[in-house]
Amino acid sequence: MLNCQCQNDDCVLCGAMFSSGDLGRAPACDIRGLLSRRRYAAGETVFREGTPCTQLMVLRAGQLKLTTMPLAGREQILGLLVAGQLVGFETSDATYPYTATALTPVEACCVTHKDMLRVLEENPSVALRVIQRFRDELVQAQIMIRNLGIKPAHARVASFILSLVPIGADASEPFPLVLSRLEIAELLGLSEETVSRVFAEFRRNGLIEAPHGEVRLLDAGRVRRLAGMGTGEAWSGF
Amino acid sequence: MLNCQCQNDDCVLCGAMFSSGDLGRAPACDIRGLLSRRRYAAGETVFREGTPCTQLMVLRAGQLKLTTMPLAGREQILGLLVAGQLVGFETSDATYPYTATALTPVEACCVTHKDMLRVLEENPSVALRVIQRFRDELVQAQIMIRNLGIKPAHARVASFILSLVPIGADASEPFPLVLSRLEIAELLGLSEETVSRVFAEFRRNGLIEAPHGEVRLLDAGRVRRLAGMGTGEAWSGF
DNA sequence: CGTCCCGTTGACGGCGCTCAAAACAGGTGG
DNA sequence: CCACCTGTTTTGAGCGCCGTCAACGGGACG
Repeated sequence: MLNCQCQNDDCVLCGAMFSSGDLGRAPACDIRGLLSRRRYAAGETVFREGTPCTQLMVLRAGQLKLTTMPLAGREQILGLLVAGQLVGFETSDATYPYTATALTPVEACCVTHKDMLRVLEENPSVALRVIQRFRDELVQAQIMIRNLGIKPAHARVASFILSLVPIGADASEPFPLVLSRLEIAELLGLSEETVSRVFAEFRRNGLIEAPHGEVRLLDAGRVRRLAGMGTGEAWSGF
Repeated sequence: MLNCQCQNDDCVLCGAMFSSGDLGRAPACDIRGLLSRRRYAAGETVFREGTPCTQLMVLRAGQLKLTTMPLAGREQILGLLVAGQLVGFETSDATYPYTATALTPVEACCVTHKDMLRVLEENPSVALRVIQRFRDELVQAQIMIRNLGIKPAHARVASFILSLVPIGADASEPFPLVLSRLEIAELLGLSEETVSRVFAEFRRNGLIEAPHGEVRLLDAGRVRRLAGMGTGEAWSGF
């Protein structure tokens, strides 16, 4: 993240979200006064489903999970968000359609919807980037629909694991796994035990190693085949 | 749909998509030359998953279904689109991420991505409306994720039926059902037979009537309760 | 050392998928 | 009008996947 032209690295809308630098000096700085900065600890609830919602947030650092509880007792994760993404802007009525929880320590900047609308009206290039963000999130959501709709447990877990490997990274290198079994289950629409069983089976068959908080692909080819298609599709915002 | 200020009802971007009328004369007319009009018969494939994609379409009339085939042999419907919605703009690589098929005779207008980007840059209010469209679609997608992730077959079918009743309509009036059992199954992530069985069960229990291409709610309260929550959530773009 | 939380493993039952066939509707040609 | 064919819907029988319930092990922490 480069400093933006207004020389203020507090300015999310140029520093974090719109870092490409083709944004003019004036529009970027218009926003500065409208922002408020917030921090949340890991595990903290940022906002709750059904709560009134007037602000949108831009994630600066950390990871958020968005969850919902359509049936009493069981949660479903709608998606995971990483730095740079928008939260709380997709609601047209006045309440959040999901609960947001910090997975890691989180830093975010908040703007009211009203101010944001004004900024969007006056800054087409900002609007373009917001559109891009929504496109990306919609594609992620559609991938989740794809997977939840058809794939059996093995394939879901395989897809999920593949979605974790950092782009451009060596596929045989171990990579971190921040989610608990329960959270993976909520993301994949499975039960905690089923996720655990599938992980165990993958380990038994020499597909992966999974020591405490990490995963490592031993046979990427077979995992990919299990996932349903050659290409590893992402499960979420990761 | 009112005529737009440029007096040309061929102009989708003011006539169909941006009909609120607060769009200036000039920006609306900028677009006219960039549009091409297309028609598709019911059942016709508009474009196929994986095909190169350089245009975006605005639905003027009819209904589209978006499908994908993550596993050989089984399709999953990602969503249904009605007049006014955008198709083919959410891909950032050069291929369609899903197949689009006309459910009814369809009329659409096409613009190339390149032209559309230029229009968006120059017309903030157009960009705002596009953002609104994406927000809506994202919310729809999240509702589908919710339902696919957790709800059992009864609840999915109940939610689906509720999503069909036109807003503001008398809940006891019959309403049309254009989708086949198979298509409903693909939308709900179920098998054709299961959908048929649930419909039969609902009929036996006096919840609905379902004569050929129609549905009628006999006990809306119980259907709503079955759907999982008091409020009937939409399953798709309907 | 006790407690709590997370992950793992086993047993069991049920929901929903698969396979198969029959009932039904619609269209076409005789 | 009827026989025929095709595609859709319905219904049945069987079973496999996965969710539920329960018990156990291990690491973190007070």
